[in-house]
Amino acid sequence: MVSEDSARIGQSQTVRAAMTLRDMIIDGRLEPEMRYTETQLAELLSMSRTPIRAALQRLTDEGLLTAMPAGGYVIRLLLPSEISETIELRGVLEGLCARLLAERGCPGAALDELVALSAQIEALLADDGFSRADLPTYERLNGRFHQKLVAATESTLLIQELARANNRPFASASSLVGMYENDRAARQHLLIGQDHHRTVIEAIRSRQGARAEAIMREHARLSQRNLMRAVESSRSLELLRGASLIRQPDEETG
Amino acid sequence: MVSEDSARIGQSQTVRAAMTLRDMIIDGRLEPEMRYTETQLAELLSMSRTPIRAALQRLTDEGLLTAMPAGGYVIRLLLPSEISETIELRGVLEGLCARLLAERGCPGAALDELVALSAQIEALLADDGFSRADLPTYERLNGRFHQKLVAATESTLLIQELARANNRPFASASSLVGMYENDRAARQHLLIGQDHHRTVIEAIRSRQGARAEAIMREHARLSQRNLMRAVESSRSLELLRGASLIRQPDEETG
DNA sequence: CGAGTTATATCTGTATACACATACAGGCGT
DNA sequence: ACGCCTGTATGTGTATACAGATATAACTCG
Repeated sequence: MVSEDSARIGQSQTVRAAMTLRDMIIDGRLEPEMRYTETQLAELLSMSRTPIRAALQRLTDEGLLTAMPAGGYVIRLLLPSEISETIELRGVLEGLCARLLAERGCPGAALDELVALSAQIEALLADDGFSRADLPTYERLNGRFHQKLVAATESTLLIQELARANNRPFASASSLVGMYENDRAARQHLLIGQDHHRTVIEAIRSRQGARAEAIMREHARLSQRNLMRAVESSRSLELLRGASLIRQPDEETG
Repeated sequence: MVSEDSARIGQSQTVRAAMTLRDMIIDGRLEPEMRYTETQLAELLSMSRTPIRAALQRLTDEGLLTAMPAGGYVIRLLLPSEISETIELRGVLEGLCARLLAERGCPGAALDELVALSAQIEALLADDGFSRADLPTYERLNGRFHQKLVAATESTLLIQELARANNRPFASASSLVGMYENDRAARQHLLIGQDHHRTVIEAIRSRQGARAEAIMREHARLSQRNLMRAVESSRSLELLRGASLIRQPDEETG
């Protein structure tokens, strides 16, 4: 049951446990509705309970697990409405970042980097040969854009809170890329997102705080729409990492 | 909701450690700028490193401590600007709650409770005999109002995130009560806050999402103003719990 | 006298041991 | 037959032991 540990070497057991368990949960390799004890998981990952315990605490914090009162943990299934809220939360936080940057002024160097990333994304999408094969590149650039936007605030608080929010399943901007049914739909969607990137830079530069905030919120809602569409179509759902964590509202649960 | 030492008995060592350390840090019984090791703190609290370790992890999460790369923890001093951001974050999150309640509709029972709490606060402030002696009562009612507003969303995510945000020093609505220089100033301030309570209920009831959100944000900024005034007056600062955690911007730190 | 090196004292990360709480099952009494 | 009680097994919370890493300080050599 040892997974691709390649990216996990050199880290502490605790970090490795958290990463491995998170992946196992999101990939559906651990069953929802089932109760897992520290002891079980320690044996499963071949390490002692100490790092497992720390990892479980962390994953509970991230909302992936629920601690049972009698002991043990259960994988938390999310209603589509809960996922919406998660993405809404990210939008609100990124909106706060954008507004603060506009109101306080954004350091020139950071703004330049945002412009550069935006230009790279634009170039990628402008290419007529754009296809789903380019999605990983897009995902990387998009992720860096979002990260840079937050980092530009130079606020430890916001950087920390957004990192936490992004760890939640389906929250991060990158987690929803890759589930487009065809190249044209993908490009069309991403072009709209890129317009948000361009306009939020413009808003920040012009000190339009409310506008910058509104744009980042709407940007998150683009992800939201995208995801909700996927939830309703089992075909797209198969492409979505973490789909096993979604609980359909009508599903009866004990 | 017992917040005295009495709440500390019967709990696990881990919880006790977290509570005790948090209090010691906020009350200035542990020196900022000084490096504390797990071992030291374990001996200080007469328990083993295991629960201390978990507590330190938690307090680091709350932004009270910084983990040193070489090991050990240092109490994090906050610039006034960082405290502002903390309160702004709370305002943004509570604003999100209020907006969602307005947009989705707020359960009638919850709305009734908010109205009841608001009325109680109103009655307290309307009394001509109002004085600083009534502040603890106000603090209790105010805290319950805010908590109820969040709980009314029935969103695990928002409840969890706001609980975390409120744990940060100076963030919670209650942490800033009690530092008024005289009865009249206190009452005047609290009356404005109470107007926010009244109007946000009105906005939620009328499904005015943007208004509800704006009111809660402005409500948080009332705390912000209050705090900033205190930071500039050493007299009020003495009344502020956690004042030792504030770092003056001009202060040189080695 | 200064810089590099080594020895030492800590400290963290992890494993393990143990006690107490809790759930479950089987037996006993009614 | 059903319900209660008790014994057992399992799990968590905590303490402790231990190994590897790291800073510090002293010492040696140039």
